[in-house]
Amino acid sequence: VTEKLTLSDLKRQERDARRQLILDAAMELFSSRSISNVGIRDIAKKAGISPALIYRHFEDRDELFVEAFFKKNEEIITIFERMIEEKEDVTTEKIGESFVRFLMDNDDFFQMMTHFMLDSVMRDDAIEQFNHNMRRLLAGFDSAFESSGISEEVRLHSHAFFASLNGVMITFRSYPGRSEEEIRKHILHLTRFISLKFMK
Amino acid sequence: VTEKLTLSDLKRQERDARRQLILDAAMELFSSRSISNVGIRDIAKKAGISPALIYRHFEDRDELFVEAFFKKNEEIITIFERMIEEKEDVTTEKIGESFVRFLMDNDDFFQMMTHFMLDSVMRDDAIEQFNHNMRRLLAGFDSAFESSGISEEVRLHSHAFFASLNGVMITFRSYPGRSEEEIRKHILHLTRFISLKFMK
DNA sequence: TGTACATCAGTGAACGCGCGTTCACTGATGTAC
DNA sequence: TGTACATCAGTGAACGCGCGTTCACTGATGTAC
Repeated sequence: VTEKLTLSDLKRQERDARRQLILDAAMELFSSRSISNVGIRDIAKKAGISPALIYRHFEDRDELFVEAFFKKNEEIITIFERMIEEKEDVTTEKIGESFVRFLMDNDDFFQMMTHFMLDSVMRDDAIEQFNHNMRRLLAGFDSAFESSGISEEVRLHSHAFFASLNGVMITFRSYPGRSEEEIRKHILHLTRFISLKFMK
Repeated sequence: VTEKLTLSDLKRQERDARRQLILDAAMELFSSRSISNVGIRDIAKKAGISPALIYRHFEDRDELFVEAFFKKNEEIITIFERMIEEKEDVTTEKIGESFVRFLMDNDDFFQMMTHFMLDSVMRDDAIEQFNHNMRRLLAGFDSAFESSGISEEVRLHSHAFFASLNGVMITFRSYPGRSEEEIRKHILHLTRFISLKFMK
C-alpha cells in the first residue's frame, strides 16, 4: 500500500510541476506585456505545449490568471515577513523602498495587481483570497509603522502609504520621453520623499 | 462670399456637433465599464447611429478614445484653474479633495487616465498631448503648494501628491465587500490624511 | 426654372481576424485477471 | 508472461463568437449652366 501511495504521490507531484510550468510561462509573458495582451496561445507557445493542454490544468483563462497572481503575491509577502523577522528596526523608508523595488523588478506582479484592482470581475472565492493577500501585505506595512514608533492609526497609515506607493508606480512607471534609468531614479526618489512625509 | 462662408461654417459646426455626440456617448459608457469593454458598436448604439458613421468622424477606435480623454481632461483643468484664480488661499487639502471628488464623480475620466497610464500604446502626437495635459494638471497642484507656503521642491511635492491620490483611488475604488458610501468615505478620509502629511 | 452632376451624411451587411475553448484522436503507461 | 481494458498526458484542427473596420449603396442637399 505504501508503494502505491508513493507512486500516486509522484504522479501528483508531476502534475503540480506541469501546472507550475504553465504558470511560470504566463508570468514571464506578463512581465513584458499587459495582461489583456497575453493569450492562451502565447502561454502555450512559451511553455512549449499545446493550447489544449492548458485546459487540462485550469478551468479557464481567469483561473490561470488568478492563480498566477496568488503565487507571485506569496513572494512579496515572504520577503516582507522575512524583513520583519530578521530586523527589529524596520522603518517605513526601508519597507517602502523594498516594496517599490519589488514592483519595479517584478513587472508581472505589478501588471496583475493593477489588473485585479481595476478590471477585475473575479469569482467570489477569488475575491476572498485576493483580500486575504492584500491584508497580509498591509500587515507588513503595519509592522513597519509600529517599529518606527507610530502607534496611533496604524492601519490608516498603512492604507495611505501602500496606496501612495502604488500610485507612484502607476503614474510614473511609463513616463514617456525618459529613460528607464531616469524613471527608476525618479520613482525611488518619490518613494523616499513620501516615506519621510509618513514618518513625520 | 460672406454668405458662402457662413454656410460652410454652419456645416462645420454641425459636423463638430455630431463629433461631440459620439464622444459624449463614449464617455457615458466609460463611466460604467472599463474602456476595454466598450466597443464601437456600443458607442454607436448609445449615440443612436450606425457603427460605420463613427469612421466618418474618427480615423479609428484609438483616436476616438484619446480625444474623449482630452476633452474630459479639459474639464478638471478648468476646475483647477478657476479654483486657483478665485481664491488666493488654495490649500493642498482643498485641491486634493476636489481632485479626488472629481475622480469619484467622473468615473469615465478615471477609467481613461488609468487606461492611458497603464496600457497605452499611443501615437507620438497623442503622447505629446497627454503629457501636456498632465503637466497642466500638475501645475494646479504646484499653485496649491505654493499658496500653502511650501516654496521648496514644489514640483516634487506635486508629483508625489498627485501620484498618491491616484493610488488611493486605484487601490480602494472597488474594495470588495464595502458599500459605495463606505468606500467614498474611506477614500476621502485617506485623502485628507495624506493632504495633512504633505502640509507638514 | 429645370436638369445633370457632385458631395456627403448615413446605413446594414459583410469581411477578416484573433481568441477562448472544445473535439476527436493518438500513444504511452498502468491495472486486473 | 500475456492479454484486454482503463487512464490520462498531449495534440492539431476546428468551432463559435465578438469585434474593428470596410463595402456598396441610398437619399438628401447643394452647385453649375
